[in-house]
Amino acid sequence: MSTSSDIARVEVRVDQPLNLPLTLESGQAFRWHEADGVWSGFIRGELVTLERTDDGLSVQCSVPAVPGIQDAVQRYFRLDDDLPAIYEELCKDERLSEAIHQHWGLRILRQEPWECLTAFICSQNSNIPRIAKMQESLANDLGQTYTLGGIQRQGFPTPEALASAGEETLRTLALGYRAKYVAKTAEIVASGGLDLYTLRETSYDEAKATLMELPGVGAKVADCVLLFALDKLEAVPIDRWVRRAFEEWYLDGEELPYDKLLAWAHQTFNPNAGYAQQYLFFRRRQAKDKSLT
DNA sequence: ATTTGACCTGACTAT
DNA sequence: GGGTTCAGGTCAAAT
Repeated sequence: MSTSSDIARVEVRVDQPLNLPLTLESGQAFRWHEADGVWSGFIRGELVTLERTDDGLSVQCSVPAVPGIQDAVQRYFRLDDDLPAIYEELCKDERLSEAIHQHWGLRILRQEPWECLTAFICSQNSNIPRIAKMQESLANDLGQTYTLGGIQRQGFPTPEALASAGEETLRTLALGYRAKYVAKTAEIVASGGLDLYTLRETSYDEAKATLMELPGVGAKVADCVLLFALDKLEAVPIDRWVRRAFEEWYLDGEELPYDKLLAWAHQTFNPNAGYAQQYLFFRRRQAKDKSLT
């Protein structure tokens, strides 16, 4: 039973644009819960709550986690990215200017690689509510319990936990055919066959090739993990929406394979291609019912 | 080298 | 309730 003395509150100053609900529900991360303006979720494996304040974020966490929590929050929201400068550069493009003004304060997150990898293996042929449901099922059945004040949540399961659960168990958690991919990838990571954190230090191309050796990881899933967890802002996950945005808005309807689109995006938007992708994704998605061109 | 179809299941939207 | 559905793809087999 935890008491209030187990909890610390830390203020994190935010001088950058940050739309908290938009960022946490943007389909990068799938395990943030909101109640009365308080968000609960995990940062660096610790259960925390977040609230937006006038000049930043008010963070609650358990006392043993306090050292470094400020730094962890800043890193999670990539507050070291100078978003106004990125906006200024990207706003030279008319579509991006629209997208940015509509979704001001949407940030790219720096997530934990293992959870992010699992989430996007599960994302294929699925939709955001369902991905969230799968992630929650995995945590509820196979994760460790954390409490913070009156909040109780399960942490995301380790590679070891998912590997020992096995494909059949994962199928009972409604992962469908993705169960095999998650189980096999978990085995590889748990057995030390791949250290995801070292991929932060390697080049985009090398890290991507390594990820794509994993079962269930193709170019798109790899780019998601590279962008949302592995510090590769040149990664451009090209899903249905981003593909439509590129082809309809920039390429006169021409259809191109993934790698051609990626090369075009790099040429057009680097060094901020990842941010460009994130804003165009939202802009195109929003336009789906309005027949905007 | 490119194209095609199977794949699990829940959400969604229009009959 | 169902469905020539659709959903932030991947893989292996067949051109």
